[in-house]
Amino acid sequence: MKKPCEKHLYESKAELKAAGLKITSTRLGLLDVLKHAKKPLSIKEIARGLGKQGADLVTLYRNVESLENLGAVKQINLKGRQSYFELSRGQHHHHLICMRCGKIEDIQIKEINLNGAFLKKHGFAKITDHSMEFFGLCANCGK
Amino acid sequence: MKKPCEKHLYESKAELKAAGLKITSTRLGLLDVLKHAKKPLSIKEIARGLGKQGADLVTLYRNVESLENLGAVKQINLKGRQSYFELSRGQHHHHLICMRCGKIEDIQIKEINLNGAFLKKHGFAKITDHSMEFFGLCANCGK
DNA sequence: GTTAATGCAAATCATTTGCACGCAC
DNA sequence: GTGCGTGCAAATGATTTGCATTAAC
Repeated sequence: MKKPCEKHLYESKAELKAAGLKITSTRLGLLDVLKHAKKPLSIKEIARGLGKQGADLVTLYRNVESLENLGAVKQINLKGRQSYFELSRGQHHHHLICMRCGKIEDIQIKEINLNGAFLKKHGFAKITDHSMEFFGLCANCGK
Repeated sequence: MKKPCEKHLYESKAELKAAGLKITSTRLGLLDVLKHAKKPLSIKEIARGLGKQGADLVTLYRNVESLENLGAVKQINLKGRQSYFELSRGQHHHHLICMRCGKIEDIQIKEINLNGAFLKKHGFAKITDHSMEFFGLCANCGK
């Protein structure tokens, strides 16, 4: 059994209480699974990560939603139909996804600056979010 | 009734024949709808765009798939569950999406250069595609 | 005790598949 | 005539909703 990350759990409890969310084992478990993930996870992967603790997929959907509203979790749309989730702690980053094996790498990219004049030209007031993902072949699949 | 774009239809027929695809009215209509679209369209929007000509959604799904393999159409994953499609003619571009009204603007962005050393560091061999979308509020919704 | 969280069943939505028929070539 | 294209029904997969029960505070 993997050891829970105390620091993260503590932070989360504070965050959760502040937001009026209750501390449940499913919620803590979900946060812990994401905390230890090396890449964004689908709902099913999160469920698998919970192991014997288990949880209904519906409950996980509702949890990622409330945690996303709280700003603790970020939803990502890669190619394909399903969504992936990751903790929004840490630095902003993007992803490198292997189209063959599904490997996902986090990468840092200097922010692209869309200045006011640029936005105005396109009839937009402000940018609140963006996605930027790169699809290709990882070293292994590219051989 | 909007007039078909002869130039595009002509190019398409040549492309289609070259690829061994047959010239059907649904296929030509689909291309014409995308040709006149000011933003990427969902399958239902394409169907609506066909007007009285009409077509089964299944047929449209199969058509955008074969046209994507041909390289004539590009599939885009924005936020949300459904996919959007646009002609891949013209310059490579990205999108500005209003989170309130759904307005979509095409924008050009200087390519981000992920060089060989950068990819190697992350264990990737090559990039074959990427997505980069910006979400925010358009001038109207941002008031 | 009040309110949010959970599980289960069922609904919804986008997309895909199977199959028989029809049209393009 | 052959094979791709089409429509309709049905399957699939992800996500959402309704509702009664349970747990957190």
